[in-house]
Amino acid sequence: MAKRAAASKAELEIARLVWELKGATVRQVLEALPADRALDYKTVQTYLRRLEAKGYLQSRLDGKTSIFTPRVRPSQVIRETIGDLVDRLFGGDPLPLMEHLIARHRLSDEELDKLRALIDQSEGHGQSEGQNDASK
Amino acid sequence: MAKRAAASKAELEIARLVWELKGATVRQVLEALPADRALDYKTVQTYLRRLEAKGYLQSRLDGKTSIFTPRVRPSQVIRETIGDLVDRLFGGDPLPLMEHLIARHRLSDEELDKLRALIDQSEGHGQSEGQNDASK
DNA sequence: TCCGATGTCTTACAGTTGAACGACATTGTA
DNA sequence: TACAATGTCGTTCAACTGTAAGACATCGGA
Repeated sequence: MAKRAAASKAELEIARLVWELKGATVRQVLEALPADRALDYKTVQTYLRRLEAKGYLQSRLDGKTSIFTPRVRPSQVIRETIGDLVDRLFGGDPLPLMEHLIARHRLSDEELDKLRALIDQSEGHGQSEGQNDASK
Repeated sequence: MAKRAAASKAELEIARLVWELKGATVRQVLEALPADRALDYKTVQTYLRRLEAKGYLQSRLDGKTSIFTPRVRPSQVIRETIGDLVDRLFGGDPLPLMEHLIARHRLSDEELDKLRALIDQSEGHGQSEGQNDASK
């Protein structure tokens, strides 16, 4: 698979919103930004354009306005990004990262249950299931 | 707390080794690099110096050779780095990241057990107590 | 004694990032 | 109708990144 250039932090942030919105205009992304993250319209536009150039998004013109839609699956990008981070920051071992996450963010009991379920589910693993991941 | 400039990916990778070695010379870091990660001595030196300039490390001269030692705790840096990532890539919700980690990296049964233990342990803390945060 | 290895400190240098500006077209509305 | 909004496309621009090269000092051998 053609290796696209890595997206920068700010770009990823924007890409996530496009995924979440399942496609969006500059303005929609701008409005979806968290309140404490004020970016200029033009700036968002720039990031979207760069993401397109890097192959993460594609755009089509709807009337006079561009609509950007995902071109790679978020799970894919997440995998690459996290993989790289785990390598660099933990020497490749994901466990300390999980420990950190569990210890640092206090999760609700509900979330903890959900996690347990995921773990149990993973136990059966073999490796038969897995890459089918239909959704994000 | 004086906000130090963020360390780049390559810098973090180097910083991790210094933490692991509990202080190191350029050469020691160089040798601790994974085999498939060939960097020049000078390059490693540059990263170490930059890390020092950014406040992550400090160095002292032992004879003619510099020894770099940590100046901030890894947990601190990890927290900041992961926090930022979770924000940008998951809108602040850590759960999807954990799901990803559990699903993507197949963990041994042992590791899964360890995770369960961590979760159980985390259950005690509702959110009654304020943030203690022993290590910071 | 002279050399290569090992270090230090400076400097380089193109590519990427973060953040936006300017010029120009279109359009709904005062 | 003329203007403020809203868009597009191209440009900008300094700082940061990745990766190292140069100049020079020193030290343990052949």
